[in-house]
Amino acid sequence: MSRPERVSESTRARIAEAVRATGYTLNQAARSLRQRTARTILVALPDIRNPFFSTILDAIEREAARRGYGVLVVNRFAGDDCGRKLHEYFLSNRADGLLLLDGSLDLAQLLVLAGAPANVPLVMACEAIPQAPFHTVLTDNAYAAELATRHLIGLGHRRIGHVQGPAGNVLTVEREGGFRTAMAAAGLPVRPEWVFPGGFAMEHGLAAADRFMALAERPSAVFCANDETAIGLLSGLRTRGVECPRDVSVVGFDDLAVAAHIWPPLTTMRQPREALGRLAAEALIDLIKGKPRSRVPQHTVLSSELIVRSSTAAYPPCPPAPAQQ
Amino acid sequence: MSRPERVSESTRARIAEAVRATGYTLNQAARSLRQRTARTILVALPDIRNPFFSTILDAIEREAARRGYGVLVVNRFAGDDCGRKLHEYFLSNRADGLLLLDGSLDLAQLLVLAGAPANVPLVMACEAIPQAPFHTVLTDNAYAAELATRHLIGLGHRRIGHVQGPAGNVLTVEREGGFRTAMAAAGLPVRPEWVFPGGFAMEHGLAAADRFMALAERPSAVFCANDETAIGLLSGLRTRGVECPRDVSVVGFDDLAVAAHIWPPLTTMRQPREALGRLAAEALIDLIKGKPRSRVPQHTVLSSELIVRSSTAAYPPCPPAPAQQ
DNA sequence: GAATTCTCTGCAATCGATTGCATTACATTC
DNA sequence: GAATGTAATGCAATCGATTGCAGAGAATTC
Repeated sequence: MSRPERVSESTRARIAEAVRATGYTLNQAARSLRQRTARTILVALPDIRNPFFSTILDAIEREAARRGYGVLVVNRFAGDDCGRKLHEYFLSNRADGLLLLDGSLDLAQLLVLAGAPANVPLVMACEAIPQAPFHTVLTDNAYAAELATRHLIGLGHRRIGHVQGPAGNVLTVEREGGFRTAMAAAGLPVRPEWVFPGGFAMEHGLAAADRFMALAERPSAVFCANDETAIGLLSGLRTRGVECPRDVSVVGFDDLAVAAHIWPPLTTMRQPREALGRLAAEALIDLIKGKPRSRVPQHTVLSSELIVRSSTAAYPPCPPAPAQQ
Repeated sequence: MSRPERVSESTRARIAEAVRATGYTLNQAARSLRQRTARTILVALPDIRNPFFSTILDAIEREAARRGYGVLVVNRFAGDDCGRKLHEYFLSNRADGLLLLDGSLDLAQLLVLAGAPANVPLVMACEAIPQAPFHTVLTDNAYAAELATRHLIGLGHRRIGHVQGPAGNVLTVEREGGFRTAMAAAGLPVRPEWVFPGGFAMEHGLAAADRFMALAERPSAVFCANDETAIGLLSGLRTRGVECPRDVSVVGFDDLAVAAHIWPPLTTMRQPREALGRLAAEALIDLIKGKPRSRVPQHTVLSSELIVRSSTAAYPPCPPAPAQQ
């Protein structure tokens, strides 16, 4: 079954006929045992409930299915023994490669995983561990954050705040870095009290709204580490009478499906999530199949796109002069 | 390894020591081959990008992992050959059971799957095929829809519309049925033009907003088949100057995380998604393990809960009399 | 016609854990 | 001490597809 080109045309036809007649299907377990390959990839993600990840997973699953691979999912695998848990999947021959969407894992454990004797094909996507010798498929987080911030600066804002992502996360660092780069380039100060500690969930945006309200001098615009914090921030501010974009402009990050449909529609950096998932799956399967180009870690960087909607407006607000759409 | 109780205490210790010393791990492929069991379940879902499903998948994955099972995901498997595709997973011994979150599949194909010789353990969750002889874990869709509608009626609304789910979907039928039951019980007419064809995505809510605006006589409240359509509807109405809840009350269904954070916070029927996923995974694994209680199809029904937020208000609006919060 | 390729087929060994049976060791009872 | 029973262990067969090799048969060359 595995190499039909080895037998003659006629035999192949007879076999096909027999398969049809008897309803034969290949036993994947037996094949896995003999070939030492599972035709399955393992996708490890921090939180599948987050629409950001589930869209990526969707793309991964499609690409994998297209190439004949199944997708095993491990979700919210935190803790010390996550390395061991992942390990088991490979040493036990259940998966051929690992697609890692979480940059918060212990590098040492991963290196053990990727090194001999396990030698697990490994691709990191979305979040990467800096300097780690793995293939990566990422978006240009720092630059995208810079663009988002520049958009606000271009609108005339000078007091700009930032809601951070989760502490310790690579994306948090990169996005804040881009924010600060843009601010510095424009000669604008970043006041410490305008940088709100956060996370990637809506609650974190709500908490930031609390801090925002308590400020003596408030930013006129806020760049949020992702759409969820932006949504939480908007929600928290509105219940306290601060209207967007009248009183404050807000930029998110990700362009979740819902971003276009909340009020006001959210200006955000669109991340190419389908492409991210597809390319990551492609890279991993190439790596599994030992394609030569995949010997040396490759780093793919996709660019994000500024989507301007209604949550950002010029500052100071134009006086109601000649109505200019 | 599979039945340590068969050997003596001392041998067991010696083996444990050897395992530690040599770094032995069991080869799952070999075990699968011999035992004819994969310790893996297959979860088939219509669209993982939908946060509704991804939360359920999260719960499934947790429960499965707790019981030592891996989770294979198949997403967006539509089309004629979906039965065959699913089939392959089982005949090829890659999964021990099927958790089906999609009621739109062809029953005949599923019966073939669940019958001899494949005899696949199968549990349906979220959506079930009526009359199909499978275990099900569902929520009380019809009754929940009734409660949601009654809530609107209780607020004084008499002209109430409905945004449907996707055509042909069981949930669509049940939720619309509950809506009509409540309306009939209150002696209220359901005008055909107040029932908007829809789907489960935000675009469908937007489309419903178009139709809503075109009506000569508009409903004062709308019950939406899910939160996404409600969000789309709100968005579409607002851009056309119809404010919620001032001009129209809206109830959603599901209680997505975002429902509490949009504006206005959405009144909705909360579905116990974690419980749904957990119980479904439990039922399937029990079935796989052949627990006696699972011989006869069991039907678990979970109840939904009305979450009242700000998208619904009394009708007619109270005059700005003694300010009553 | 003999020698040499070449293609294809048949066959036994293999992957690694499990399984059931046969055997041994040990304890218990009379 | 013999007989019986129980617990533990050793061993070979097994799951089903793949793999490499030996050999048969056909085609080509000299």
